[in-house]
Amino acid sequence: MDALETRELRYFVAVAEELHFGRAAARLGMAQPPLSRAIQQLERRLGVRLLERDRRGVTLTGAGEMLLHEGRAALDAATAAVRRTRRAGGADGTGSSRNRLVLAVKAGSSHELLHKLLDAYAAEPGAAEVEVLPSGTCEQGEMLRDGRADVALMHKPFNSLVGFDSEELMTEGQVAILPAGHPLAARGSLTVAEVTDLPDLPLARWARDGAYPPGPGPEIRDQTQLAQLIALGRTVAVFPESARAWLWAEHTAVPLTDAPPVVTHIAWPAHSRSLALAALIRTATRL
Amino acid sequence: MDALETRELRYFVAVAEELHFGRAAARLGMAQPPLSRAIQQLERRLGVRLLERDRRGVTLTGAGEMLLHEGRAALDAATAAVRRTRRAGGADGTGSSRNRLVLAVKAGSSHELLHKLLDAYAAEPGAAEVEVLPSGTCEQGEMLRDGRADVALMHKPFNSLVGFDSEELMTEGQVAILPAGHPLAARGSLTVAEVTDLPDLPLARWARDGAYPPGPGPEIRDQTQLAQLIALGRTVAVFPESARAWLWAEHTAVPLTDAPPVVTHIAWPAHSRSLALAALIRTATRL
DNA sequence: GGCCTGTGATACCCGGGAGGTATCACAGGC
DNA sequence: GCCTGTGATACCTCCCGGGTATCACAGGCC
Repeated sequence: MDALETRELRYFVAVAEELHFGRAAARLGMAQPPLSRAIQQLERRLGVRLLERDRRGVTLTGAGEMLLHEGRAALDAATAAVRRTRRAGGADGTGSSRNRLVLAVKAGSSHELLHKLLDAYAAEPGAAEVEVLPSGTCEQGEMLRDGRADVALMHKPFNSLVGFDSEELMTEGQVAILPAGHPLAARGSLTVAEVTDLPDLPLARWARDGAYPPGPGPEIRDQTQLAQLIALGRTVAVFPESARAWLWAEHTAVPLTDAPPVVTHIAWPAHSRSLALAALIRTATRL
Repeated sequence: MDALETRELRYFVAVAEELHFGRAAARLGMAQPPLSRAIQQLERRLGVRLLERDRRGVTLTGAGEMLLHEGRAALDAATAAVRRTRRAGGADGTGSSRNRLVLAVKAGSSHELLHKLLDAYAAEPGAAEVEVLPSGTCEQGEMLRDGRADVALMHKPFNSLVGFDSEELMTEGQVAILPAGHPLAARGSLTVAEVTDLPDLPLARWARDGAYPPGPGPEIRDQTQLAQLIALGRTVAVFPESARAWLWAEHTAVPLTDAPPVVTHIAWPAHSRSLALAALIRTATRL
């Protein structure tokens, strides 16, 4: 009736993402015929057509789109269950500690707040061990969803807080980071418009979901790359004020008057019921 | 490695809830030995002890508690995927309509707001068909989680909005509903303390999660029962103001000055991405 | 037209594992 | 002592998940 094993979900999601049975089968490490059969069985059991097989490839039906979305969420929930259970049992390879929290933090974001938080929490009686997990750009939500992390520091408006509970920790303005010798570096403040359309300094572009937004600027993958390009006078970037902490001598940070403020939140899966997590959140909100 | 089929989750949740292999097996419609074996395999694969088998029954370890929580969430997500996919494909038994929303509403709550909402939405161009699903007391969250509903009207502080996105629709005070002849019925307003400790009129008790809170008052299961008992002068109840709509001639509603206000929200699973749902929410917030 | 290519579907086979039955091992209660 | 009720073990059966070989068909070539 309403079974639906995660195996079937994995299969369907693979096919729906590849829109190609052969490639999906390869990705799953299996042969194509059993995959075709599994999807057919799934459609029969749901009583719904999920894929439109045109002889030239495959397309999703409306129901297929729905199952792709909901199925991903269900798969994330299942892998999260595994990860968190292993962690709760101390079987994550390290072998011992029973009480541990994994905190996802965007690599390279403000160390000051993080330090204060970790120190304050460590001073609490009975504090759990906190593992800091560096995450890629805007990857924290995914990590919370699939259980790689228990709690995260997220930055509005860059991260979406949809589906999580959160508390505000800090608000800061944004600054333009320019080469020290650039004419605008002498200014006391700038506007967003002034730094986006510089003919000599195209704005750096960060990858979002693996793809780069279009534009003339260089494609950036990590902060060191970016820092170097700015120092070389090849690009300019916009960051929250706390980025001043990692600036080089060749950089100058100039406040932007009209950039949206960046709000740092501590966020966690809404259904969490962990005492250690609650204590960490309490500590964080008191900072 | 990180598989974990929903079958295994169902098995574990059954055992964890029953704390008894035999009963869990009966509930699952299978024999006890394969269930024992499945749980052992699960523990081996996770590398974690989930249950402490004392010869007199079974208890959960910390990891077991975690898996119970997270596993329930994952199972809900999986059944929600099935339900929503069937609905999107029009295979929910009715057979045809492709675009449908299920709105969970606490049985007997304000019809006025609901009517306005449904009428306004039906007038929208391209509105989906809205099925109104009456839900038990405080059951709406569960229905959103397991996919029986797509959207719900929920009432703070009775319903927990944890894990959902929501918009406020309406705030109202609460009233005490008394037998018309009661001395307090003549008063213009009352306090909570005045109606909770009436020696002649014990406060009615509603079931929460199938269990009744302790107290002297009668145990109530539905609103008609309650209305009758109030009319007979046997009990008193506290309701949002909109309950006036279903009062009988033998009832009197008196405002409570210090009861917390009740806020009606429209709530939906945070990850929803349905156009029909978005339109309904937009309509609701414009009311 | 004949042929090759690439798609998903079908036919058939095999082995692992999910599930059943029978039984054991052990702790309490009378 | 025995009986009861617990979960674990042993062993068997058979289903079904997965593999290989092949088909059916649509297009693109020359």
